Amino acid sequence: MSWTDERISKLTKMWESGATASQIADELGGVSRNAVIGKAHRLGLKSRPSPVKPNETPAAKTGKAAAQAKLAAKAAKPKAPAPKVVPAPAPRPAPAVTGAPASAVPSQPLPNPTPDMPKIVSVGPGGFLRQGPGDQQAPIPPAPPRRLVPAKPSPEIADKTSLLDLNDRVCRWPMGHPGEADFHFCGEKVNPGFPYCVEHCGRAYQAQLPRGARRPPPPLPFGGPRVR
DNA sequence: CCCTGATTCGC
DNA sequence: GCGAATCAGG
Repeated sequence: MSWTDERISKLTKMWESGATASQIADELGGVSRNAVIGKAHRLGLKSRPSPVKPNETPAAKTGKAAAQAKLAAKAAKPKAPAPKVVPAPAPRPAPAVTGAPASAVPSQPLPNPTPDMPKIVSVGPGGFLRQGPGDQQAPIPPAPPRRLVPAKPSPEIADKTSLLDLNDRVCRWPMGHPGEADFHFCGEKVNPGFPYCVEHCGRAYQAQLPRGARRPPPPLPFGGPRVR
């Protein structure tokens, strides 16, 4: 498969709305999870809560250095029995501090102690940003000139009834599977007194038939094997 | 072991 | 540019 505009677009949207690389991969089909990640990075979509440490910059690494050496060794295995490897490539030039102490940073009168901290923000299934209680909002002095609009979470679930849209009047029948980018709920007007619309009440509630006259139950919204 | 994303590197 | 292989954390 090739990366057509449509596929790239879908990848981008799903990635930005928080779908995992695996979900994106099998949603697109014909590509592996790695392909999706690779493409995402090439598109500049990078940076998402990654398991791997953003560890040290250079040098002072045992594990990674070993891993890299391993790769390098594997790559250069066929030849080069063991050329003179320079073990210490002089990692750090050692910051030659002359007179000014490095701790003093005079040219920063900012009262804000955390100017550009990485600030961990997780993305919910719908693409909304989760915030901790402590970080209501970054101290943004310039007041937004325009009024805030309820920000559509993502194009994937636009016009769909999300979990947050559920109330006593709309049908709660799940459409699709939880975790999928377009998972949503039926959202039809409910059959009064029931949590589902008329159609889905028919699926949720089966008339109790006499023994022996039972019909095989219809597929449940959950529990059944995922069909693709 | 399963999952996750990041990175590397041969193609 | 692509993606398998590999790594590392959860």
